[in-house]
Amino acid sequence: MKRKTIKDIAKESGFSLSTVSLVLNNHPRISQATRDRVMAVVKKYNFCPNSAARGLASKSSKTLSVVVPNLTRVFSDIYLGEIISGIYERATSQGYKILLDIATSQFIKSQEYLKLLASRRADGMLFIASDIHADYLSVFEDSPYKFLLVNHVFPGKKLNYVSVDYTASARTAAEHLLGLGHRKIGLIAGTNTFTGLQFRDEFIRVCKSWPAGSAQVTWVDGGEEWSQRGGYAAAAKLMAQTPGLTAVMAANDRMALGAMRWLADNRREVPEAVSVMGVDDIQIAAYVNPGLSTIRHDLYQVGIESCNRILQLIKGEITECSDLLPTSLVVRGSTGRVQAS
Amino acid sequence: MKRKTIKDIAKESGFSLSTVSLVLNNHPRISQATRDRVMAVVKKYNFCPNSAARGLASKSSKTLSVVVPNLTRVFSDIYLGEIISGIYERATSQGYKILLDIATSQFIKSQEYLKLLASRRADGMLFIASDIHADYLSVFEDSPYKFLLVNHVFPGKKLNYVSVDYTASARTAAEHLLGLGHRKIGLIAGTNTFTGLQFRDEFIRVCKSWPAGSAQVTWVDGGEEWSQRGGYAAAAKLMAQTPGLTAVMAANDRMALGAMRWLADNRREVPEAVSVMGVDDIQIAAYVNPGLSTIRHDLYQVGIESCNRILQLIKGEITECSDLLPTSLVVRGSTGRVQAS
DNA sequence: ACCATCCGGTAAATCGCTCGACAATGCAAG
DNA sequence: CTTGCATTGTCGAGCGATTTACCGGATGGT
Repeated sequence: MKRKTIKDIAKESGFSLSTVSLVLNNHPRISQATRDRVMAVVKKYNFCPNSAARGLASKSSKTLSVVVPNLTRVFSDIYLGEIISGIYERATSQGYKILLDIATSQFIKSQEYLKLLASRRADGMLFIASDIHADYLSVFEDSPYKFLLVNHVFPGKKLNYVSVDYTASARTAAEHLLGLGHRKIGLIAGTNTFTGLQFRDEFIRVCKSWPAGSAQVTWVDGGEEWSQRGGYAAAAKLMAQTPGLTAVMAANDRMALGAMRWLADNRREVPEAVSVMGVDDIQIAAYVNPGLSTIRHDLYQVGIESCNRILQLIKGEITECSDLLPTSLVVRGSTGRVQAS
Repeated sequence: MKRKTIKDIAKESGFSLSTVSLVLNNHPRISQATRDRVMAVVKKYNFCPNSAARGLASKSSKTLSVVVPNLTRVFSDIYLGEIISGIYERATSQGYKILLDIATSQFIKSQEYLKLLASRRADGMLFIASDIHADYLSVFEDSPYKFLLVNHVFPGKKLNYVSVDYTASARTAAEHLLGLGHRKIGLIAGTNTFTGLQFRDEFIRVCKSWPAGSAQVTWVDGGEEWSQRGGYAAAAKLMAQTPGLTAVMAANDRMALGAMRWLADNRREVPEAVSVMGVDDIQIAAYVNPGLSTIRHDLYQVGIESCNRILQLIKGEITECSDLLPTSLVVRGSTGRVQAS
């Protein structure tokens, strides 16, 4: 039995091809009576319009490309999970599907990111994978392609983005620690993204220029993957090279958790001896002991908002986008007032 | 500037439309000289054929649908991560793209799983999300649609699958524990999938019929999400209701880790007082202390193999598929010979 | 009774590419 | 000098929808 086409539906329902098409697209032009009679036939055969034909005629694939970083354990990353969930939920509700890609070297080298849009396989691209080396993204400056960086920015390039405000986060975090009296602070930074660099620089700036007395900040790199293991190693390094630290600030919760682990393994009480603070507010942050003070980043919301924006770009409702989403301070047990020594 | 089409390339290169098409598809019909001249023009304009048109004419979308379960933290699941990575790697190397979907109730209710294939948006579907309630999958029995269960089976339904051999795993695990002398074993089972049920039943069967003396098995459900938390609670329940257990077998590593955590929190030495064993061999299993004995499931390989199979189904090289992949025993520190008491 | 408006539906021109059937060309064999 | 057969390239008929311009008839104001 051959697959039914819109033509078969037209014939059987006694209406024209165009009428069926209009019904299928909920065009107001068609009366309810006609609509019902057509839909009856559609139901009867469980007809489903061919998406390639649709895409060809309408010049839109109703598909969004989502590109995630090529981390060894990408999908085990709750950070990405939240964003993708947000994107998925929004995209689906608007009738869009998601084409998944991983930014492997092959993906970059073969310019898949471009071909995906050039071939119209996707109407727009949500890029979660950028780092400071993603220079090839320049092709999207002033291009007709709909492109959006998700939770990243690219200073110096004219690229659309939706991101959490890392600069504001840094400020909030610094102010929290400074307010507790800390003046010797270790920073575990992420340096392979621009947002990570912004965070580091702003954190240091605020510490240096604190009215009640500037603080000394020593920073180390927490590693490419911003992982717990990286945080553990970074904490070790930090404590060794800078005696007298009273607080450790990590650029994300996973590294902060790693740092806390090191402190526990080496018998430094948190927060009595050392305060620890993270960024993101991942679920587990509330469950460790003591609870991890952190800056809440609503990544699900970043996903939602990113999707909203790319959809607006596609529809032409906006032509550019540079959103910074707010963050908030979450105080738990891991940070405390500096002890008089 | 209008987007270039194959026609423009034909005009500029001086060849016919069909020739360009054949070149683009690497058809042997075309000589190298012609090929080169056409490709020069293609390169010049960075031309990329419209995929909708291509799909319409060729009746193939070169796209695979991957459906993942609707867990609260789907993407934080390393289990899925491995499988998806395997699928992605294979699919990409064969020129296929991946369309991601989550098996939400909305997805099920609206029959998206069917529409995806009926509309030819995807050439085939890899379903990682099935549980014992996925009765709606019956539509794929004897249907023309290319459908494959990934790491699941559906006894009683004629559905293609590629899965690890859970029955063999259960046997191997049981034999390991029985061989160490355990005769009172607690089992933390997963009961919302058929593979989970198979594992439980085979494990119990082997224990009961062990030649050297049958063992007593008490089992509890580890919860819908097979999580660490579920394992923790299950261990508590198990130890409370069955005194004298010398071993705890969990249907996956995450639950085993949860059980180990409970045992540590309650001062039972592993493996001296209680042996613990898991299934999967997730990365962290090697890093906990003591290392977790487990049955190795190569999920990345499951992804690779699943993708190979669905591609063969699509090409018509095979018409059905029921692969069971081998597993292997990994002995670490968490299991030991039962102590004389 | 007349013309302007609406309303609901239709005809037909695309959309950009694939692929099977056919044509042209060259060359060895009869 | 035909004929036969590769070898290469071209024609053109779809593929299955969308969408714009058009059309016939009912409505309604004067």
